[in-house]
Amino acid sequence: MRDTIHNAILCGRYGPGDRLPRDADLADNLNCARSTVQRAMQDLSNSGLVERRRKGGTRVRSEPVTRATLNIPIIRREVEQKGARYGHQLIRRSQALPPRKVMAKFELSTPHHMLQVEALHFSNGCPYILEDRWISLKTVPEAREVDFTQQSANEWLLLNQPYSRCDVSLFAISANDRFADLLQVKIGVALFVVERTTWIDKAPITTVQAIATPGYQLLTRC
Amino acid sequence: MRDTIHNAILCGRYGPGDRLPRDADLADNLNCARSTVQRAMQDLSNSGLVERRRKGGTRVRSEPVTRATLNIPIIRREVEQKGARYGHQLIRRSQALPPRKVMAKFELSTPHHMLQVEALHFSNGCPYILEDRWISLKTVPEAREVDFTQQSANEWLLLNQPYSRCDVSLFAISANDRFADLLQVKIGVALFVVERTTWIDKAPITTVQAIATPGYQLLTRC
DNA sequence: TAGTGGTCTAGACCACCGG
DNA sequence: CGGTGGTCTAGACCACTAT
Repeated sequence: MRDTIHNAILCGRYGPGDRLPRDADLADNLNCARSTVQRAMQDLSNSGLVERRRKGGTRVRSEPVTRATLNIPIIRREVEQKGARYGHQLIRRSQALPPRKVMAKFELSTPHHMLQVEALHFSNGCPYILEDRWISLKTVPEAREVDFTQQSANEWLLLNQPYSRCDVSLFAISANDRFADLLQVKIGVALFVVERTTWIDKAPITTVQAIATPGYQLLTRC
Repeated sequence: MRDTIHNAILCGRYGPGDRLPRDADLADNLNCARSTVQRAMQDLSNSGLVERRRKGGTRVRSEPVTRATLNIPIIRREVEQKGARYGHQLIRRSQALPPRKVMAKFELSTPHHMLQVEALHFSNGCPYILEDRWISLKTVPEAREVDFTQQSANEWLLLNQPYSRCDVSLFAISANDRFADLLQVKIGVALFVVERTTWIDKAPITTVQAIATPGYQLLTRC
């Protein structure tokens, strides 16, 4: 039934901006319950095809968007899944008040102590991803007791700390001296960067820059 | 109620791999209808926190994934939304059999004629994104009649051609001579690339490399 | 095959927001 | 204010799959 409704809309030749019938009418026409239409429309709304507003009704989006879903896995798993040998090395683990840049990412106004952790992930012994992370000790005091030499912060957090909000930013940068040195590439080489910040109920958990060596690709399918 | 359930699970201290009670039991404990639990769990499943299987029950994912939803808009809209002036220039429009690389992206074994379209998108007169695209004339014969000088292929396709599958790949490259020249940047500069391939029912529609000028960021929130 | 989630129904009430 | 979508209920039946 849900698929019937999806097809009815997709092939119904509604143009961008057109208003669809109200759920109740669609339910009548298609001979099904309103809650069924509601579910189907909710799906279409989630996938970005349609926009719904109380009283305003349901409209076909006039500005279609491509919604791609990224899977950002535990780095160790990612490496091992490719059949490579995973390694990881802690570069720094220190406690400090975060710089303004980190505060901004967390949308915080009053600073508190955080843990800064830098680490290198290896694939078959070669540098793979450089991770520069800040962890809020107010939200995750348990992190104080973990040394992150055996298990990476990436893995420990993903396995132990649920989150309710996550911002991601993707971009490219040229390798500076430090990145070039750590990742064993030439200065100026193009590097792919994933920046991720997570919260649990508005409380900041962690923000991380993951800088990948050349050749890294992030894939999705939808 | 749905939020109550979400919180109950998030704070319920279930570890990765743990099995949750069946929907029916949760409904009893939380004093609500099973369909309410079902909806809440469906959400958690969609967001990647939990895995559900008939007869197998609901488990907290042992390999948690960060699901980030990218919005890939029409480039003109993106530029205009920033308050900038949009421009666009067709660089090439030719018909040919696609190279192996393009065939591979489409997962095709037998070649057929396609349209190759290259174009530059401008923001306030400055190069913004370089687009290198192949369009299947078998699937989209209408493209033969469009010259893409007034409306970019990016916009024409998004507005006219629905798709049912979309692969996206994200990575960084260093500007070669040609990219540097077209985008007016120095050779070797880091460029952010979005590669997108779309199908309608297994029939290839288009594959495109969108190469962005330095400073470009792709953002998500979930 | 039995236990679990997936979908649907028919109805109710609520929350938002446009005219 | 009234019309629309958002959420919930209590129940039914179906579809998958682990045991």
